[in-house]
Amino acid sequence: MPDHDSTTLLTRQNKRRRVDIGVKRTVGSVIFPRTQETLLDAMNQSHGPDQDGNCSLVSLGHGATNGDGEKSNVLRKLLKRANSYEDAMMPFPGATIISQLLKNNMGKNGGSDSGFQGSGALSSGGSEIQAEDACSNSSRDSPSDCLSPGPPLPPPSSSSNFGRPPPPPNHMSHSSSQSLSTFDLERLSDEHLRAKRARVENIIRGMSHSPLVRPNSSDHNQEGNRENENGTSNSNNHRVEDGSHNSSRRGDCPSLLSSPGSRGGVVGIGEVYRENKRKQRLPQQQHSFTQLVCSRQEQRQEERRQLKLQLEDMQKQLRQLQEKFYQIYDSETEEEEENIVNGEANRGRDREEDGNLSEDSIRSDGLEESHRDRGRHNHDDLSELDPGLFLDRARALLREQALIDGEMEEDADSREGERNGEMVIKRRAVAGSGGGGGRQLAETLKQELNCAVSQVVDTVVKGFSSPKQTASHHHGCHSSTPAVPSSSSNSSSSCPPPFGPLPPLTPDSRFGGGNLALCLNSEGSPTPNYHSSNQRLHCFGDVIIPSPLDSFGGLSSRLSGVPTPNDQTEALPLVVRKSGGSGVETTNPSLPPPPPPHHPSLHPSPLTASLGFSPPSFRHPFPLPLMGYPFQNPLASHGGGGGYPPGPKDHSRVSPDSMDITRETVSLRTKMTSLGGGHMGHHHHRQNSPSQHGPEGLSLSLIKSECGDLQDMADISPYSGSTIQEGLSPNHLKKAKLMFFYTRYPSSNMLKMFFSDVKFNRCITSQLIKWFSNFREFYYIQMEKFARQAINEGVTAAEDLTVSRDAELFRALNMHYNKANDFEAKEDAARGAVVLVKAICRSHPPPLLPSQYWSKGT
DNA sequence: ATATTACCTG
DNA sequence: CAGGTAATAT
Repeated sequence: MPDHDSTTLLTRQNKRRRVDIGVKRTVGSVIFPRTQETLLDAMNQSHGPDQDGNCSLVSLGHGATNGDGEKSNVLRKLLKRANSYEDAMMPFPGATIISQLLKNNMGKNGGSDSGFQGSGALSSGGSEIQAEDACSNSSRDSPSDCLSPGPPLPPPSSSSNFGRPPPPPNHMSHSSSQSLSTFDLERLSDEHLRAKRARVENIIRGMSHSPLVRPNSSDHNQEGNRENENGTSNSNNHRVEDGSHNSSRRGDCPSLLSSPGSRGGVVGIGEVYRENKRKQRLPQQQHSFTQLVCSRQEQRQEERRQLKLQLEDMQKQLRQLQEKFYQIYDSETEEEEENIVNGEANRGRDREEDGNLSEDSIRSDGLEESHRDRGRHNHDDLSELDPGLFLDRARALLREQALIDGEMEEDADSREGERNGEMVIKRRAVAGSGGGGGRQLAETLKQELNCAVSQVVDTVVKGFSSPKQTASHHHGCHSSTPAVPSSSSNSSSSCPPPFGPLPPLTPDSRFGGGNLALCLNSEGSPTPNYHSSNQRLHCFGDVIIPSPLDSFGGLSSRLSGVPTPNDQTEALPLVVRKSGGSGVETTNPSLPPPPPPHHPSLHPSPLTASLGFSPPSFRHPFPLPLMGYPFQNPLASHGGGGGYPPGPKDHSRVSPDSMDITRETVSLRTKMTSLGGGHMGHHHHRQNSPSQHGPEGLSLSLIKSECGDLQDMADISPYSGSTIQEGLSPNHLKKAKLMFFYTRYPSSNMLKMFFSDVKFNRCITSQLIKWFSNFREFYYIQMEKFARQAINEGVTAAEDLTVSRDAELFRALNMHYNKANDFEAKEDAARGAVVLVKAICRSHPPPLLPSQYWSKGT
């Protein structure tokens, strides 16, 4: 074995197996949008079982000794409607195959199947399936993205090899599909599942490479039979295949190749081989991203509407109160009119009174006055006035009263804000028409008025501020609008598991130091999905909208913590920005990333304030996630191009429809910008001197992002600005790495967006893409390694797996992609890996392979 | 023909 | 990480 050849071979094989493959880029995407919702549902349902479990499934599985039948059943159940066509076609989905293989393997290893037979056996079987599904799910399908699928499910065993004819035909083409009902949804979902499975399978397969593992011919036979039917369907899966097996396998399964299945019929061996070698490309999540964004936007809008409604209600109430007030007031008015003369002097007072009403304060005095005037003239029109007017009016009234008062009492009081008002009223009431009763009434009214007003204002402010942070604009960062920086961080803790690709993390205090292992126990963790779109959503949730979960409904709930099985294929943001604070954190590892909303108080600077930390709670009903950057701003700003002024109104403007991609991009960009671009050009030094940050300087970026004009930042950031570099700098590399947290497969457009400071040409683009390719490679290798290790260590039960911050996987990934610890990885980040590993473990009884077979093993 | 990926190799 | 190759999509 140690021979060179063999070794090399092994290594190669291993390499080939890499998991990420599963993804195919293609068709699905198009369809996707339409079906998305459906898919989600479907997926969810399908997931449901998964989640429940590991256990539940198992139970299902059990009875069947015959793996095939049962498995198929189980799978079907799991897949449910999702993959109707495929099921029909192929009784043995990848999972089944795998499971069988595993069994076989076990048998060989263990000798008797005892291992998996009994209940245990069942469990194993069931678990396997589940695991696989879960994995598959987790791995790739995000509801949104997932469609794609195509991943190859590699038939684990040699058997797998066959079938598969080249998949060229997309699922669509499959004859089988034709025969069966072929709903896009189904297909998609199917594919999703498959993709997920494929991933897992690949890994497993890789692990099982060892000769020992290889499935028996018998297996093949069985499968083969069934497979005949599937033929094509599997083809997709197969693609992934690794070449490694091929050599040996081919021999095994020639017959298989011949299998009737696919359309083309049999593929030549050579062809097969090739297929194995190359995977298809993946599709990407970008879609999901986009979708997410869109949905978010919608939600947001809804929220806005609601807020508006609330506002209206409040206004109505206010009006009513005012009317009452007026009634009382009218009686006195006549007298007062004369007194009003001193407008100016009063102003000060007015303001004070208004104090709490932020909205009012915003208005210019002039406006107020005008309003007042109007108000005076037409009391009757109140109903028509806008809230602002009302407020003004109310103020005016108070003021007038105060004036009157003042006159009566002299000027002394002029400066006492509200009190005066009250006093005035009282007095007036007393003096004026009202008797004692009037007075009380006046007071009451006043109080109510104040309350109502304040409420309204708060509501409005919150609503706007959160989404848009309009308020912030006013105050604060002139240059940029503050994005919602901090929020992101906060949420992170709460967020569900975003697993992303990277589980990077620094061992922080956050999790209590210990290892938080993320155990994904069946119960504990929702499903093991690694990348779940949901999560994604989640993540963006903050960013995007505070909106009510409605649209996402289930998702939102899930997000909130409920376990959901989503998977995202893509990389999600595992990481969270360390602190909402400005860049400070970047450098310091120490960050106090208090889970709660930690806004590190940066500076009281407007940023913070503006951004609205305050609103966070308001905004997200559920825990937010990771990134807090609001899409909106970015979008808005973005659209404009660098300089676009992000007005406070942006929120209103932002048309959700307008840009899906843009948004995505923007959001990413923002994030990225903040991160990577960061230190390139920070304009804001204000806070901490840039120097402090540390070499990375990312911190600066954060600030920028916070500030709002993300766009600018992106564009400008590099070196103060305008410089557009022709080449990619180390900083860009860093940025790219961080970006990898969010997107494993960034589109070129996205890249352009995020690296706006770079002059894109083919080379640059290629280089960036190459980077990501390399990142992925590394990432998957790490995952694989981890899984192997776990198995090696005897981890049998998935439940036993844990990935702590201390874990190598974590460290490795964090080290690689987040050296500066710009982000704080969530524990969840590790989940993906854990899940995967668990799945693998489940399927495999412990140590299937002798360590020697492991490629790099540890 | 181009773009993007996976896989390999250095 | 970069280069190169091959496969695949569009």
